[in-house]
Amino acid sequence: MPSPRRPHAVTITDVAREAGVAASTVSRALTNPDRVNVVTREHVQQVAARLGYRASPAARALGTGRTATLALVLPDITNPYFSGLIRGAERQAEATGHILVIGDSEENARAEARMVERLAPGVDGFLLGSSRLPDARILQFDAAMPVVLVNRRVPTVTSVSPDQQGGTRQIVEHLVALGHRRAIFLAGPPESWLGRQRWAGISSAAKKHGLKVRRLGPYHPSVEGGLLAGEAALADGATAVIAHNDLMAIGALKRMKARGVSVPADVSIVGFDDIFGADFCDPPLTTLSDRTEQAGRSAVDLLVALVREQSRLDHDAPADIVAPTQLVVRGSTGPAPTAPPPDPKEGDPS
Amino acid sequence: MPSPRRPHAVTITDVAREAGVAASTVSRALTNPDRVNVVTREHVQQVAARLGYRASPAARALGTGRTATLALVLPDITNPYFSGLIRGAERQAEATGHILVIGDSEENARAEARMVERLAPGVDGFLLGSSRLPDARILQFDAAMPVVLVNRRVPTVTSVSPDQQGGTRQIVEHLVALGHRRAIFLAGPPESWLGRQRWAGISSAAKKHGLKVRRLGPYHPSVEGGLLAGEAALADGATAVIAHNDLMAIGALKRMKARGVSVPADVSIVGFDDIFGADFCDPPLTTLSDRTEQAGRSAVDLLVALVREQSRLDHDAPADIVAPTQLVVRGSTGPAPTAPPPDPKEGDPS
DNA sequence: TTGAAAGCGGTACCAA
DNA sequence: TTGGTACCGCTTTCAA
Repeated sequence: MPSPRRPHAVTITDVAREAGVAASTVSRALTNPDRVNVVTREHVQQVAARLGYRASPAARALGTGRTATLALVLPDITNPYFSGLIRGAERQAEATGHILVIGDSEENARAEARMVERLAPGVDGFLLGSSRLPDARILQFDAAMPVVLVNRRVPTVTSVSPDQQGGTRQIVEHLVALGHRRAIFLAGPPESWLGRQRWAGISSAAKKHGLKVRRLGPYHPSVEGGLLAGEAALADGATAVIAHNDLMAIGALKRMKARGVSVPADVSIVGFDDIFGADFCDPPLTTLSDRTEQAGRSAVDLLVALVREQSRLDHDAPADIVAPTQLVVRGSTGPAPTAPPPDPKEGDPS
Repeated sequence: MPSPRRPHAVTITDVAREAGVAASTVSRALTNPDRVNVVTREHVQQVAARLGYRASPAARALGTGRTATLALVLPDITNPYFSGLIRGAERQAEATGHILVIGDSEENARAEARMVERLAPGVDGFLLGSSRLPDARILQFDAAMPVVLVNRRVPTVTSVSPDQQGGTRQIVEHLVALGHRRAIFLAGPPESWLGRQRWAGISSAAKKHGLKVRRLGPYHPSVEGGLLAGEAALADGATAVIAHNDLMAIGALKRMKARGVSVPADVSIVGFDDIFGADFCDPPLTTLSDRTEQAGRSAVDLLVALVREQSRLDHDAPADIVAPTQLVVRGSTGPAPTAPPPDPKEGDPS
């Protein structure tokens, strides 16, 4: 009667027996090829290949303390903005011989912390994308294990983030050049560092250019949140709306359309992220673009370096990559109307 | 001089010492609580909690042969169609105490097979989404380990797939009701089982309703592929276009617009999947919708059951869930024009 | 350059 | 109900 245990297919011992050498020699031949005689090495490698030997990651991890696994935790896996990040991270993880596990925190700091703690024993390090955690918690995690932040900066923690200062300046200058004098910023979650950067950058650039900007929110950073936010923006009467992200911008756009407000004739709308769909919504969205796939790759490289450093003892100064951003001007922004936008029509806001 | 090895934080032995019991008792108290005296159990659990004990997944996996990890392999992580699947799978994996690792095969059967082989030693089973592998290879994998297919059916292999027969019938009836007599099907990759089902369903329903359908392709199942496909469709002169998926449908839509062909006045377009963006492109897309998040959840449940069965010895008959689909009618379909569509304008097809 | 043996942190069996 | 112990598969000393 067979045991319920699923045995690891071909073990190092099988290879050793078949090759007529000790298990330790097989181990060396496969992972430290230069510490083994050429003839032995090739013989062992051949036997291993013939038997279809695959090392057991669990056994290796138990021995070395390394799992060759990286975790990527995000607030919302389904936000298309993160697709590029996921793909970039996955590709680079594969390229560096790592496995990528993924976690969704559902925009929730508690859930994010739980996720990190749950995953921690099984991974070598964390990629925290758009983390909703407070700085203190991040510093705590960073002290305990390798962490790379994406879309967030915390002093002393390695990170990759898009240049929001330059980006928001581009947005403000674009709107000012079109003659806008008053704008609305539709805020996302207060826990969003990127959101806070965006508001700070916009406020400061706006002051410099004499643009008045009011902030509304917070709203959920989704199309649904944008629907609500769009309603509020209409009530305010500004001629330009800057949304926390494209999801919200698209929601606002929908609401404007439902209300009979013309974009960009009556109101201009700007988003952030240049997500899938931003170029084919109606009108196409003017938005601040960044290279998320590249960010994912860089972040993995940094994380892998951190994991390596951890085992040596020379720690480099933490890296902070600030990636360039670019304003993509499309149809949702236009010259400011000379008269204030019309009152929204009565009717079901769907 | 400290060793380069990162030691597992708090081990079962630490807890045992602190609690004044044997390691095996700690193990039981934590994983088989009913096989331990209430007092001992609670004492141990308390000590474990106080010390912040977390079991080492590697050690557990080595002992039990179970990793509590599931793999999800997809042809294209960035296709928004898969977002729901990823989220559903991730949530249900978490709910059942599993970790989800993710792999992208980039629409490539070889890469998919490599990915499965690479991941296999570290996971308990596979979720293969829209697999591009030949049946034989899938059967081979299925014989070696627990596998659940999503968006694919292969005899004897457990699967979850959307009802394409009913779905394609809905599409054809919709077009026929609008007066269309000739349609084009823009095919995706020949490796796509879903694509083959779609073509089969459409052909058969079309025959029944006297609709003539020609198939063009294959095309890459992306917006870029749709751009090309749209061009070819224009040359054909049919009044309705059914695209392999929404990505292609959106590409075709873009091309029509660039060519000055009006949708749906001149040509109607139908897609599959109802992805993010299908409701706000211009015009919004008529498309066949399925519940991907639910599919992800069901698939994980089935996989977890398979993993459990594997260690018992009673294998149930493989389950085949066929999930309902629903045609969402939006602005991209309309009455067939009485005259054939105008010749496309000359000009740069961008 | 190679082999033998001692862990790594759990689980599970066998006795007590 | 508990403790002792033999693994699980691989890496890594330490000797030979």
